[in-house]
Amino acid sequence: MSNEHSTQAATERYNPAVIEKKWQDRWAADQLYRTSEADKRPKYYILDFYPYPSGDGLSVGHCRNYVPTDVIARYYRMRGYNVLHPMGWDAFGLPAENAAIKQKTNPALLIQRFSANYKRQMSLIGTSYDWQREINSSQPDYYQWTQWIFLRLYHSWYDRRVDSARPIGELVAELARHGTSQLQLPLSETPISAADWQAMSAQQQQHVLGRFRLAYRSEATVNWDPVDKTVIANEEVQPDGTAWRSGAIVQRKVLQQWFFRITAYADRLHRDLDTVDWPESIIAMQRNWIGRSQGAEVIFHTEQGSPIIVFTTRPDTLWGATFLVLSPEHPLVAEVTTADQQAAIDAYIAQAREQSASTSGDDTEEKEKTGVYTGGYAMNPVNGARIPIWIADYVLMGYGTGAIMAVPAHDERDFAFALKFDLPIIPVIAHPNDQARSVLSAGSYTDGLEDALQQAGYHTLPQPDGSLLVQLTGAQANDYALHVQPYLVAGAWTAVAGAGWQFIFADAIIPFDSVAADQAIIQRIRANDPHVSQRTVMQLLHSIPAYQEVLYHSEYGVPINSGPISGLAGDQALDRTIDWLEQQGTGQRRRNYRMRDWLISRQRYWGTPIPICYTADGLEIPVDDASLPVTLPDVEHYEPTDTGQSPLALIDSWLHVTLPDGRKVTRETDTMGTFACSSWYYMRFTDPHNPEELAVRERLDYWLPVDMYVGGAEHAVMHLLYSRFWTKVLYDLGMVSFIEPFARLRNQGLILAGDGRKMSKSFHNVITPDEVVAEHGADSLRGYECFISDFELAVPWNTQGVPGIRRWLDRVWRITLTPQESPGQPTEFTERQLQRVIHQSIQRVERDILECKFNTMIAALMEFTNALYRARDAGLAGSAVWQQAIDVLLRLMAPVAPHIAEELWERLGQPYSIHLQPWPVADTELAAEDEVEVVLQINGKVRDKVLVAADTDEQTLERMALENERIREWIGDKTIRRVIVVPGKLVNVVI
RNA sequence: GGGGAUGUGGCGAAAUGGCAGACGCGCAUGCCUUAGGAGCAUGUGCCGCAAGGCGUGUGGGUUCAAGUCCCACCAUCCCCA
Repeated sequence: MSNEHSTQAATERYNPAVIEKKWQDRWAADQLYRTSEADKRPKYYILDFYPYPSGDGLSVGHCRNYVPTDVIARYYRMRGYNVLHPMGWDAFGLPAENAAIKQKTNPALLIQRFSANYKRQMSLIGTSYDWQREINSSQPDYYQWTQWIFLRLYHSWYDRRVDSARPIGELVAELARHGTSQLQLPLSETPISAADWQAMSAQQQQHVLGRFRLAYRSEATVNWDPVDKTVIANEEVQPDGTAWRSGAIVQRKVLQQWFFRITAYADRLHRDLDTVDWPESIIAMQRNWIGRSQGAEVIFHTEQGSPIIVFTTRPDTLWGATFLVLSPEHPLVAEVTTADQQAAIDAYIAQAREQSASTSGDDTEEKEKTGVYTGGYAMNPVNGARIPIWIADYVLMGYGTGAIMAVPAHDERDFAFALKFDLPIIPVIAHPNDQARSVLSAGSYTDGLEDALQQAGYHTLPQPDGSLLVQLTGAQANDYALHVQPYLVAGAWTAVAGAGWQFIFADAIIPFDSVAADQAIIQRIRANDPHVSQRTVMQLLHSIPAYQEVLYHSEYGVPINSGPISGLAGDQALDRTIDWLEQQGTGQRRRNYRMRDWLISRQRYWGTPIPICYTADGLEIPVDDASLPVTLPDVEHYEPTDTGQSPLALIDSWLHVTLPDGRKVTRETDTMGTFACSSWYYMRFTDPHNPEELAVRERLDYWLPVDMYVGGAEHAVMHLLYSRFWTKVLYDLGMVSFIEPFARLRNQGLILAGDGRKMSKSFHNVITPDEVVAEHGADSLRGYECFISDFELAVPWNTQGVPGIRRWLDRVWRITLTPQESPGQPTEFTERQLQRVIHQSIQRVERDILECKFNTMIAALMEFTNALYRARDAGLAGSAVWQQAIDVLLRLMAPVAPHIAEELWERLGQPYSIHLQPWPVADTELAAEDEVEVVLQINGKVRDKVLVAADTDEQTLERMALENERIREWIGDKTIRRVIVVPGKLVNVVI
């Protein structure tokens, strides 16, 4: 080329394909990113959610996770930290197994192939993982420890008295001496005496221990996925009743299943969220999922004398409990059912059983309430009232205690149920706003009432049907009644509803405050008017539209009609009632949780085998630690069976085992769901190939907890909750010394395709890193992944964006190697200014990395580059400050654009490698501005700007503003009311 | 129904209560070049010739000053029922 200069090398164009390959090979050969073991440096553990490797490979969307974490890892290395930044594979599970069945290939081989491709792509984009620490959750040297942790759970129970897991042997010893008497069991759990325990068979004892173990087997109605032919967890069932993975309509089946007792940790899982730096939305979702509610267990007794335990979050409403509802499966149903109700009850139970077996997905909200009266009664412990006992399928046996007290005046479902079945509804909590209504139907009063009420200050609203609606407060109810009564015609009535509840007749005023009053009022009205068919006061009021919206509320408030607690402040009422119940021995304080235990069994081949065997007479025999791992047999077929059994059940040679003592046992054939594998993998990275133990304690103590954990928000509940649970168990058992695994968590936003849809093979809109790297290089891809948007926001990929980053890198290349070429127009730019840009850039880039503001980090680097061009045009190229500026720019760029930074670093003659250089340190004084532009405002609107020394004081600024010509024009002859001065920012003159 | 997130130019977006639109994309004009998917320069929220006015989903409020704080609402998305 004619215009090529003699310095051939210097004018060479930026060619990412050549330099990226070159440096990646060199770094790999030098093991530049190999993490050393614990040393004296401070550590930083930065972890990505480990991926399930799919056959489709990575898209640019996945890179939104891996690039920013790589930037952070590289930044902390330059800061002198010992950085752990590993990668591994979530390799068990249905997708691999289904692909294996389809392709008739061993899933292990598929995972090997897919993960090799992931690794290739990750290397292609320049990530700095320490591949020496790669792990694969489907290999025996990994899942041996998954099984080992399972056994720790199996051998442990949760002791509420000390809020910790303990060895199950200690519980056995206690049961033999004291039974459950000292365990502080909830009232609803059946107690066992020491004598009971000692008299039990081994099978019965096993059953009792199953109520306490952290890993236990239990018969359960489970969600059966008919496509994947396996049980799935509640969390994996979507609201519409379809399966999370397969999309099939989930069926119910009753099977023996393994569970982890995560509910024992509900309170700690809830409480310890206070100690982590996580997105608020994730914390909210976890709290929501755990669903902690405070309340009490209350004992009602049947007329036969048996206790019915209910859990309620609103013991302050006990005086309004006008009936009980039992689940159809509740054990006391038989006892309380009277002979004449027996047939109806039997029919209802049969129907309910049939429904729950066939129902797919619960749309309980949508369904009409059904229920049947048992004929029996219970005593309300607070007031001795005799209240009817019903059964209904909206009360579930598996949730809470299988029985509820119904407070129809303050619970929506109970209200609907009571209206439908003629049950009394008595308000017991005053409405917080005290708003009441009264309706006078046409013809029920004589002329002059409306005027009289208006004169007395009441707000009256004539209704289209000729009736009169009066709005008042509960406090006015008595006064109102006295005004109305003289105008009522004989036999007519009106009510005050919503607050100040009462009924007004021409010859009586009856407060609506009890079941007795309810009956007295309705009978009186029915006696006067044979057309009234309603059986309760609330039904009657509900039939009048103007009353409907004030009849029911579920707010906290001051109790009314509630004996000793009437009139107390709402929050006191709750505590006082529970105290009272505890004194009377008719209840106790308790927390309840919506979260269920974690169902772990999967009837599939491709998972961690559950290390349990069974004797012929049904005893569980846990596998010895020394016999781990229980490995998956090599098989030809892994298709699931149609019977609900794992395919492992068909492999006789694997299934049958002879114990050292000669007993013949069979293996558990279910495998664990993959959330077990992912609940502890972050620990294994600290010591990934240790054959002797999960990890050496010193390494766990040095590296953990994870300092920064990054992945998609779709794992907000399950994975994170399960990991936290396992961490707490291992903490209780003294194996780790931290209570939360992930100190800081961030979710990267989703990258959508250019068409705004999800990137998906089926939409043919996937963009791969391979194609972007081939066209523009890895550094451009990395830069755009950072620059595309705020890290946590979802955003569509814009194919125009990468060339923009490419242009920036080109500009860096040219200004570094050939600053003398093709200068622009000369400008003013001093060495001092350049120095300031250097130090401000260090501050900005560093702050942005720490706050995960990767988009503005790139903007800062671009501005730094643009400043260099101005400095060049001002003749600064080659000066000492210039050299320093280039040096700092390359260091600041090294985390995001490691290849070009390394190449330019080498071409400048600097020692290998830039990634081993220290991060530059900002000098606050050099970063400080000495002149600032101060804005002059009139009434908050900018009217002029002046350049002043940065430290100009308030008085001077005010004087300058008031002397400013344009400001004086704006002031004119108006009076200055106030002058606000913010030094370094503005002067606002208020006129 | 409950909980959460998000609403700012043509687009992605910046912005401790203190100049709204940094940085980039796109676009426009010009320069350079045999050439351009290269580079350089200038411009680019809206109305207006200008002075100036208007402008961060909508409506209120607090404040000398609001994208930012408070209240109510609307829209979109996510989670839970």
